[in-house]
Amino acid sequence: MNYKETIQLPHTDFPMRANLPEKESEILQDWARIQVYKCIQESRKDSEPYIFHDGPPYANGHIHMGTAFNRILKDIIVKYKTMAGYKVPFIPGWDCHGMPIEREVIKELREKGQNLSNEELRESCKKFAQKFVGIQKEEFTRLGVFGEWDNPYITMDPEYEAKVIDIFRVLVENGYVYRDKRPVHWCTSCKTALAEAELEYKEIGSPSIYVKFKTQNPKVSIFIWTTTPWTLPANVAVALNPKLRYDFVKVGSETLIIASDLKDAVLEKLGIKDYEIEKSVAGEELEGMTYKHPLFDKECKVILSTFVSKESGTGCVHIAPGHGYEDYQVGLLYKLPVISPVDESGCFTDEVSEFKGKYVFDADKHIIEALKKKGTLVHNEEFSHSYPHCWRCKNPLIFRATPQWFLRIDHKNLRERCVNEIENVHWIPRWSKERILHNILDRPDWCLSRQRRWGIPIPVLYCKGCGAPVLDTKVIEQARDIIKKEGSIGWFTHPVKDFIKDSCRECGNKEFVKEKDIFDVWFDSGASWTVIKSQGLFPADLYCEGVDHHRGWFQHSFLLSMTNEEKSCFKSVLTHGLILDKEMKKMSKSLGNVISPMSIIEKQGADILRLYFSALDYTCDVPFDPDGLESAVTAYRRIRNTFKFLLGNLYDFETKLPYDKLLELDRLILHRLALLIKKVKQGYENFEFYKVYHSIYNYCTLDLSKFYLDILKDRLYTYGKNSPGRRSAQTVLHETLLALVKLVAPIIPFTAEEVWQHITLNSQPSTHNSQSVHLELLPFANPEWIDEKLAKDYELIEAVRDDVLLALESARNKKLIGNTLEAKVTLWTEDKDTRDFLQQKLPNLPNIFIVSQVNIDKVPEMSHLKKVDAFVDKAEGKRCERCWIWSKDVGLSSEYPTLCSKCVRVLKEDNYER
RNA sequence: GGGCCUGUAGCUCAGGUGGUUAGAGCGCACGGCUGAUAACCGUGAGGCGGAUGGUUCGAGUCCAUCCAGGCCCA
Repeated sequence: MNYKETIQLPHTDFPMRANLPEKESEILQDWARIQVYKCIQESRKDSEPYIFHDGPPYANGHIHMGTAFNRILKDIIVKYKTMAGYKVPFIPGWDCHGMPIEREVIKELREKGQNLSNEELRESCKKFAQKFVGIQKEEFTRLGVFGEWDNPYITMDPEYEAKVIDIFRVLVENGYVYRDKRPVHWCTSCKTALAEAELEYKEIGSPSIYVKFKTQNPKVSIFIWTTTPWTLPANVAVALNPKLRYDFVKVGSETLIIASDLKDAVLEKLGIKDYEIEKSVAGEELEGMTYKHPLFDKECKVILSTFVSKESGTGCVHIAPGHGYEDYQVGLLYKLPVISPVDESGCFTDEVSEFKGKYVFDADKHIIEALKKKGTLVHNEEFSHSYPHCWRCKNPLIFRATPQWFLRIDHKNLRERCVNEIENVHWIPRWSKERILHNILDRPDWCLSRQRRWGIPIPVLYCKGCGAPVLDTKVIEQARDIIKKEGSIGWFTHPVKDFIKDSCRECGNKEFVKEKDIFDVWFDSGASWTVIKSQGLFPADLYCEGVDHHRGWFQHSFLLSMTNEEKSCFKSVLTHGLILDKEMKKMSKSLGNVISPMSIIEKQGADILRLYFSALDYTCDVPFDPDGLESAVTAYRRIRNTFKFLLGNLYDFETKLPYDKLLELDRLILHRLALLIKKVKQGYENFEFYKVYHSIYNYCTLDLSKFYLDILKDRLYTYGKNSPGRRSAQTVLHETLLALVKLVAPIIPFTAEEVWQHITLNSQPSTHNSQSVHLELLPFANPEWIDEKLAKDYELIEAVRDDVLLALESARNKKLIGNTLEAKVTLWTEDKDTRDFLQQKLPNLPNIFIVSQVNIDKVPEMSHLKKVDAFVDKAEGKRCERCWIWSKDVGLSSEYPTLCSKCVRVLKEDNYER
């Protein structure tokens, strides 16, 4: 007889091979069919809400690894919080305005030779953004991310734009907004400002001049170096580095002040060999020293700044806040005037009568000439360096101060209030608080205006008569209402009279022009909390983005919330590091190290990528390593096979046994399961998903596969189908399965769902009948399962088991045994308590060691090192053909001569027809 | 140059308040099983703890400096 027919081998349709790319698509269809997100919201409609506000990704391309990572983290949180019983509405957003899209669109149109009007350009940008919102929506869905995909917030939607305008209205009402000059990159041929990303750097030759700025004592000069002589008319200060030393170098009858570290290089260039050093002082001692302006009759001061470098020049930097960003920054600290006597085509205005009308680059030689006349020019040569050019017309750019709109950070103690409010926010990880704090403390006023076209217009007007700006809430409200109906294009299409009825307060003129500038995109996205506010869900419980957002979205959202709501828009902020390549280098097209998340998903599946990400401690930057992805595949297989084994052995499970009827080993596993549940929940709660991953994975591998399940096979397969031993095991397998599938669901939602579907099909006694595992609550760590005494007993048993395994391995190497069931194990210890303990557990030990016999007796070789010695010998008796265990009672039954008495009894008492 | 962060086996992670030979899993090598089978089980080899100084009887764990890498700013 073939006794294989008489044992209960695992049986399940759950496939070993996942074939995730295909399976995940099927599950996505299932989810769409049952509208899983809606079902979840419906089932939680009376639950406590957890508001997780989504930071909008930029809609200008396919998602990259970083976006995928961010989305997956957020989704794990959404799914966890949902399963923890909260109502978690998740409204995804997209950031649609801004330079990158505008630039891309202009590039495309230029290639087609088209030159579009403002309206047409904006329409093209809108279509461009819409296209990628659609693409990204699909890609995010494919990752298994749940959310209101039908109802996202989009920063170019009219309603959203109106909200942004309204934020601005409140700022104006409260006096935060002012207008001032600030230097920007300016193209004199296109007559337009350019953004950082529009610059192209090229090598060009510039004049390199060394100039004496005479101090009160005409014999003593501060010695400066510049490559832009035309900026000298706008000079207002000289900056020294407070930490550098400065030498007073006497050359003939004159003295030059030069940084010690640069002195040799400078003097060599000038061919000066005879000199003496009169004295040497620290830069900070020279603060406030006055000097005579190089061209005009006025006095200026020496200031200090750490940006002054000792790498080039003289260590004395000519400062023109109207023509350089660093100059501007340091100028703000010293309250220096921003002088920029250059018009939009790059010609000097009548502020500098001497050079009026001259194009700045042409003016260089005239200025050099003027310096020569004054006798302050020391050296002039051609100098080749990298210089920014316009990406459109390829001409060199200048820095030019232009009027901009600002938000005053210190108005109404805003900065101070922010610093205080930071304390009331939970920053995860902790250092993230330090970072935002420094960013807020150090930041200059927020420049709100951009000289671009694709964005939300700044709703202010200018009087045609006197040029005075009209910053009026009535105008803004009017703009808001029109924009709410027609989108921000309304600002450009409506005539001015639709926005204002009054006449100019300054001059009485009745004609106005509209502002052309648009808002900084951080103003757009920083206003996004209005989306949750309008649904009565303010403030958010959580914001979660990459570290770079301490200067980006976190900060700008926070600022606007503090100005408009007087409190933070988030209760806690979770920061993650960035995804780098295997070598910890940034992924970039130029390095050719970019890996697309979608390529991984197509080949291996979203669950693999999700599992991989979950294993990383993302509080710092993390590498994306394709080899690491392979270990995620391995881990996935282990988890999957664990599920397959659990499902396979529950196909006929009907009756749960009560806890007190369970066998000892089974109760032990419930004890450990309770601990696992606690640990995993704690991991999720702290957003430490790598702890979740490691706990679950180790549980599957160590507690289940290598220990419990291996031991259980005998009981599951060979015991009577309805025997208490088998039902006890199944009861625990069932608990384990239900717990595991839920614990794992936030991380690998597709596989969990697949398992869930098989539970529904195969094991009736489960109490669930919900359509998706994601509707379930996380398992409960039943305190009844905790049994410390049992856990302690098994610590010892497992330690003995380790010794037994070593002895078995050694016997195997001696070819004494192959399968461990061929072994008889003899244990001995001199410790009587331990011996008594083992004696008491003896009936269970063969099973736990997966050997045929265990006895306690003196062993031939005593090690005296181990607490318990294990000795392996060939098992006694014969091998039972059914359960493969060796025993002396094989052959006692005439009916079943090749079976042991246990199997004989099983065959006689149980019915094996399937 | 400034602010913040990171650096334990090839990889992902453990290592309360400093204390005996630094732990897991994966990977690797070797072996077993053939009733989880493109699965499962066992054994083994891998770490000068980024570097150097210091505090201490004693440091991966505390301090300083440096090196490497990242983000943001300049």
